[in-house]
Amino acid sequence: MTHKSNPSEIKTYLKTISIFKDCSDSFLAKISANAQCQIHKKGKILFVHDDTIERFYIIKSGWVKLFRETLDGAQAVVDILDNHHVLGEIAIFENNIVPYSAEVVSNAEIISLPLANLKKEIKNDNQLALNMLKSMAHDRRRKDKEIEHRTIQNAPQRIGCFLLRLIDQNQKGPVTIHLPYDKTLVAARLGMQPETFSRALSKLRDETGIRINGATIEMESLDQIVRYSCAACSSNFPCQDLKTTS
Amino acid sequence: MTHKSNPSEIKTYLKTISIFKDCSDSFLAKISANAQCQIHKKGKILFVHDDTIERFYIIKSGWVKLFRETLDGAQAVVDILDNHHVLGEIAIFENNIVPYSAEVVSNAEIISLPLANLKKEIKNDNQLALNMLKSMAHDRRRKDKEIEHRTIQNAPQRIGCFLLRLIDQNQKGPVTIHLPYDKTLVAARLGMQPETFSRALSKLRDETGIRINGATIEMESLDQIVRYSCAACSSNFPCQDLKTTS
DNA sequence: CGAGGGTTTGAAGTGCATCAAATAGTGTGG
DNA sequence: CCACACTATTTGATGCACTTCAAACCCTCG
Repeated sequence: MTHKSNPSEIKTYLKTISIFKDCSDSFLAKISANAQCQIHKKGKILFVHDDTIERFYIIKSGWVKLFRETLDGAQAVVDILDNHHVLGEIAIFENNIVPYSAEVVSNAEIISLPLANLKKEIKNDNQLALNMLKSMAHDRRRKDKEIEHRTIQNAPQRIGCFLLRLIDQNQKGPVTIHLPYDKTLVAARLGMQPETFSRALSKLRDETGIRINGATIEMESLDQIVRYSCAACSSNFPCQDLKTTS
Repeated sequence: MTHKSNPSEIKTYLKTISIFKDCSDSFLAKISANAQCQIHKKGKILFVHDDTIERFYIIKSGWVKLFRETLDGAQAVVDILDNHHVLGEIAIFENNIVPYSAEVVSNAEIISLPLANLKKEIKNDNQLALNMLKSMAHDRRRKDKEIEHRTIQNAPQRIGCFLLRLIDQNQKGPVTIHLPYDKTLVAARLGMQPETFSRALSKLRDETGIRINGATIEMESLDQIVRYSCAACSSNFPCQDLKTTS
């Protein structure tokens, strides 16, 4: 389902992506000319791990799940990304082979760009290489955090931590949160079963006094959750989520 | 305990480090001149997370544990590195603040180099930036694998997988493995308790017929372990460990 | 030889997974 | 706009994996 792919419009959007910050205009023009923008429905598989791909992707809207799975169907969610995030670009270091599968988990607008352009340009454009390096470093750090959380935090604490990272942590007073995607998916993202998620969320409610209504969660203040979740984390609150973007 | 720090000798060693491959000679000369090589004893803390550091490190021999810990002492091992690995360099993207603590876990010879040199040079030397980018990408991929393993594999399987990644996976026939460091540390590296490690290793023995003698492990062939451990992994054997180096 | 850390073993508890089934919620076609 | 089909979520019952606490054992090194 190809959408209008106006190069200049795409170019404008690309400029908002961290890895393209301050990149040469000629490169942005070139890559935009080769860009496609498509609208994908929930469930669409963009690629499967160990595929050879020719294009990488940038999310303009919606959510995409990155994952791997074993022969007998066990699945590990590597990441869940939203707009401004880039995926598949890592393949330029692996002979165009992607190390994870990507599935659209809510209707999404996604730009695709040729890997070849990127692969070539990082050798010429030091700014681009530095941007990618910085983004990659940031991302590696996020993974470290993820491993730490799964090691130290229990299920209710991980949920609390996840909720805190959805919001601006400097605000005072009451906060309302909307879960960004299905509870089942949040569960997978946090490395637990849906049933465990449901029970753990109830436990978090009992421990912290938050109010839960479907995908909406209200809290009087962040204090309770911070006390409950951040105790089992090596970072100090406010910890900010480390986003790939920014 | 400062050791002889012969710049030209250090320079030769630096050339074997992946991020310095094909870097400008003048840069290598400069950074070598500012290098120090020290011998550290087991237990030495190189830095603590959230410290501001001025130097990054390269391991010449021995092992270094990267970790974070919470106020009440819970610890998460981020990585355990040996020679040719670089640590602390990530701080150049975070205002010289390191995101993890580093502890020498076996007597080690470690080179330290000024962060400032590196920070400045990646802007001039595209090759250096690309090397770091590639290494960082590789590393991020390793973390993804780590998360996957902790999600999908149980304790005995994780140990089997760990053992396989210690060796050349293409060899046939009997293999003897020496654990590279304390069992307690292997346990922490794999995200489990020492007691669990001990029991899980016994279970792995019962399931695969390997022979265990202290830190030495013998196996008739890899097949048994592969069948047992790799079933719970999305990668195909041989999977190769993804090293920071190489 | 003795001290101390690393390792193993035992017993008991806890947290999460699993299996099963009920319930709520959502989108579809009539 | 309603009824049905299908999916997401919750709840219950049970089992297993890993942790925790405690104690014994073993190995190494001064």
